[in-house]
Amino acid sequence: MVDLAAVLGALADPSRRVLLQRLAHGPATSGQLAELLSVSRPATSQHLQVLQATGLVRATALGRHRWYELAPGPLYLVEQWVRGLADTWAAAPSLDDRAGAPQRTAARREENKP
Amino acid sequence: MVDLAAVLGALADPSRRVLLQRLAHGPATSGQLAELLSVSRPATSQHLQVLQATGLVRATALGRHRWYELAPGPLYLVEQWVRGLADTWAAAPSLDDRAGAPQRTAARREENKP
DNA sequence: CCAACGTGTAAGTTTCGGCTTACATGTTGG
DNA sequence: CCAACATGTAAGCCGAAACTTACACGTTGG
Repeated sequence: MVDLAAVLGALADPSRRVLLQRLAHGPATSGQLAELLSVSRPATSQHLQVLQATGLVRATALGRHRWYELAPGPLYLVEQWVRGLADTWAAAPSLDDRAGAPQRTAARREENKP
Repeated sequence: MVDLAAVLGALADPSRRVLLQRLAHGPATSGQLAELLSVSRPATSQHLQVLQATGLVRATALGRHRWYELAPGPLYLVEQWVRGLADTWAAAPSLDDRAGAPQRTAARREENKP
């Protein structure tokens, strides 16, 4: 199954995020993707391997090229986790909720969401 | 400003996610949080420092305790980035869109979203 | 058919993240 | 006022991650 830690770890790297953002616009070959990064081509290939291992990317060989495409499944897993955390927080007490402190209203709390 | 790479890096660690999930239910002291993790107390303190540096957590000293609380701002940043990527992908061509291949309908593509 | 191409793999190095032990600092109950 | 407490900081270690150079392998145009 998909490992949240692995997915977030994959997304943490700037180079890999560049690759994902390019792939969000449509499939690309390994060579095309390597041009986007400022590292060597093998490094790019290794990044793609990481993305593939987490399920964020799918690869299909076609002739002597290799087409990569985005597989957004794991992204929804991240989105879900983040939303769960934010929702839990929205319903939880904060430090201001101690006895004696001026009661914080729901609207007041909304201000913290940028 | 908030650095997306730093935030995602912070979220990638399982220990830190445990801390965040606890803090989503309400504030806690360093000691209370340390009990949740299977690592030493200084390690917990360092994790909290990372979370604080990324803006995911806020700390307020109170007596000889130190209360930590969740600051969800950076979470929305992550959510926003993920949504942007997924939305871009949803509107992009895929490998099956090559000439001759059976045209994929919008409904067909929806199947890829778990 | 074979040279050039596109790409993945291997090996090695350096950098970085997380952990521990040991220490420093500020706070408070008695 | 001071011993015990809650916590942060420093220094050092170790394994994992990311990069590079060198190489291997299948594919295809001429």
